[in-house]
Amino acid sequence: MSLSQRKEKILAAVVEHYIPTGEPIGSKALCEELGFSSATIRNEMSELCELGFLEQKHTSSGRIPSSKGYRYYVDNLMNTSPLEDIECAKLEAMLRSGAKTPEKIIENAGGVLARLTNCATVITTPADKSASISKVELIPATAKTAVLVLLTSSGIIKNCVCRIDIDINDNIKDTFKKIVDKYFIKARVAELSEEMLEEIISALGTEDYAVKPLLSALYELGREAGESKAFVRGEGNLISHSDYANLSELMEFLQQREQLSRLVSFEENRDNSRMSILIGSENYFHEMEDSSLILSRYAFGDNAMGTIGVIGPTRIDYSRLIPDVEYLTDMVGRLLAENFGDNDNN
Amino acid sequence: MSLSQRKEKILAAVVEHYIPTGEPIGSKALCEELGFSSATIRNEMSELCELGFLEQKHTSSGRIPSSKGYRYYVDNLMNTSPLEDIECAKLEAMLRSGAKTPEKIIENAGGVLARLTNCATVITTPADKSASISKVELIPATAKTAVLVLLTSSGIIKNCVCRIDIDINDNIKDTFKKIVDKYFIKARVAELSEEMLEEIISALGTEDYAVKPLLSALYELGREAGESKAFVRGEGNLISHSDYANLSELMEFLQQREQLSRLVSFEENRDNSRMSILIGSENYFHEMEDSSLILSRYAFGDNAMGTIGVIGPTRIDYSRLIPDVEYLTDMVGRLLAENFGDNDNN
DNA sequence: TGTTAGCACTCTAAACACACGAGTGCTAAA
DNA sequence: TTTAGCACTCGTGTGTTTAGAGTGCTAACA
Repeated sequence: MSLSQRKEKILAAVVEHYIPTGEPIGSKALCEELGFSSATIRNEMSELCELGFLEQKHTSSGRIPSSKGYRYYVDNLMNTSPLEDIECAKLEAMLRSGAKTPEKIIENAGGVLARLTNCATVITTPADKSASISKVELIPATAKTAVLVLLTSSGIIKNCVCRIDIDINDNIKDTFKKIVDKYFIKARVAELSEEMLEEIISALGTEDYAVKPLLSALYELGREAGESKAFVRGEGNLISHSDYANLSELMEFLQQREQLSRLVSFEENRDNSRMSILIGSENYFHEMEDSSLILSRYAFGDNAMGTIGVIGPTRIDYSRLIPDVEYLTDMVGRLLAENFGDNDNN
Repeated sequence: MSLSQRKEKILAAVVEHYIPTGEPIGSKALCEELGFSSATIRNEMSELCELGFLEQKHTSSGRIPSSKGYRYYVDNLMNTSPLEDIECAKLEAMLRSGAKTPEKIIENAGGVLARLTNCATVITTPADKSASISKVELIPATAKTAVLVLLTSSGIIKNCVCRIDIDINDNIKDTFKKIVDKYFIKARVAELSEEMLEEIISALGTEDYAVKPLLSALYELGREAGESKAFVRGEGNLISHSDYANLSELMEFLQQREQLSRLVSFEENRDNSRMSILIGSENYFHEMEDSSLILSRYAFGDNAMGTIGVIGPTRIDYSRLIPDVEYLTDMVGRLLAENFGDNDNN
């Protein structure tokens, strides 16, 4: 649906007034801004209300944008400007600082974005179903404990500490290595199964039985490596936004990560463009109906991707946040490629 | 300072009424509960006010406990009961699930405690200044990238991914191993210095120069291993507590972790008992003056320790939360010892 | 036919007065 | 030393009023 130019101007003006101030705006104020008489604007606004682009809290209040109104604004009317160079440099520094592991870079990015936007953020680690185990290393730590390190073809690293019942001798190491080479190396993480593990374990001889905890741990690591994990950061930021009627409901929603994960991965699959924006009632859960979600995908290796996004009230500054999120995911993708990319010829 | 028995009874009754309800209580209600006449109670309460144990919001309101009042209650009047067995089992399961790395167990515990108490939690990873580097492993991942794993004597594991400019050949590995053995193995993490790193690097021959990124990364890992890190979880829980006048100030305080870290590590050093409780104005920062902090230490290895704690409004159920925190730190300590302890003869 | 001025109407928010009740401090009696 | 009684304080809740912002509708105008 397309609106007349005048309606578009009015809608844009309403949105751009409401976003920074949080106050409804009436015909009189718009009249000064746009040059049409207040009566004309009243007529137009009344129609915009009927069409569902604007709302009013009560008969004699000014108008505010509806979810549909924001949507039209974001799709057709909004001007975004790229980030300032200084900003970019600052962000890049924050992203580079400290993190030296793909997961940590990603997690850290969530915190950075939360600070930048003063909103909550959601970050999912990449799930690469086609990834396979490329390397497994056993590093003895004390006599009976060892660190297990697993690398996947897509560049994910997982480690854990594992204790076994007897001293880790060469025999144990050998047995473990043989089993790893035979069953785990090159195996797709998505295809690791409980049954396979059981089978391997049940085939162990009595003197080899001590490696069982190592195999269980390795299996767990493989599973983890194939799963996407969602983090939420900066929930606390939301309290500074006065828009939320009952924030605690939203908080609870954010706390139990599963539904949010589903929402994010559903969007990943639904829309294969880089960004997706869900405004107010467009979110699939009623807990999110007063919120907007700006999601953006980053690439990880050749096949995997993850999502970074912002959660805030519907009344957020889309024109600022969208480039913010975009830049950040971009930067994360670049950092990942630069540090951990397969491509060795740069 | 010690109070008369009757004053103690009154103080306890005020606290125990205020904590669950959040409502001030007057002489009349207490009269019914305690059996003394309302006038007697009024006199006593008036004195308790003068002594600083009680407060009133305005002349004709009931009394509420002051920080000092809570303190007296916690120290002298409170009854705590240990956790139910079912609760314990549930918590243990939650703590055991997933985490297979010291850091992850600790971090996870913060989340578990946040859910359990419906408060924010703070967790610090152990800082063991006396820890030394016990093992360094270089695991090639792709031709030019490798995973670096570092273990310390106290059981901390750190890893990162590192890219160098040339292919990781045997020469590189050798050079790296020699330098590691000579300068890093057995070195105390607290004594790693920028100068030492510079020195090692400047002594590199041209053909060995490619290991520089590996050494820098290793240095970073060592530094990290010696530093305590603070996490905050469950900030969002705080909004469900109606006590806070301006929560955003507190949220901001919790977001910038440094001050909170300082507070926690200061307490670690000030008081060598297992728990410390800071109530309202006893906290050193004005952002925390409406909050209480219940901290408890867990042991990590022989020399290191970390802290787990709860942050909530002063009006929290001390008699429940104190055993909660205590049990949780206990459990974390036990889990760490069980899985990663040096002690191999159990 | 589209635009505008004017007017009556609606609704909210703020200001005010008022009564109620919870709670106090003080005094005097038990 | 404790208690009963009483006058006083103060916050909360309620009802009323008023000002103002904004609307919809109608009629006039270009």
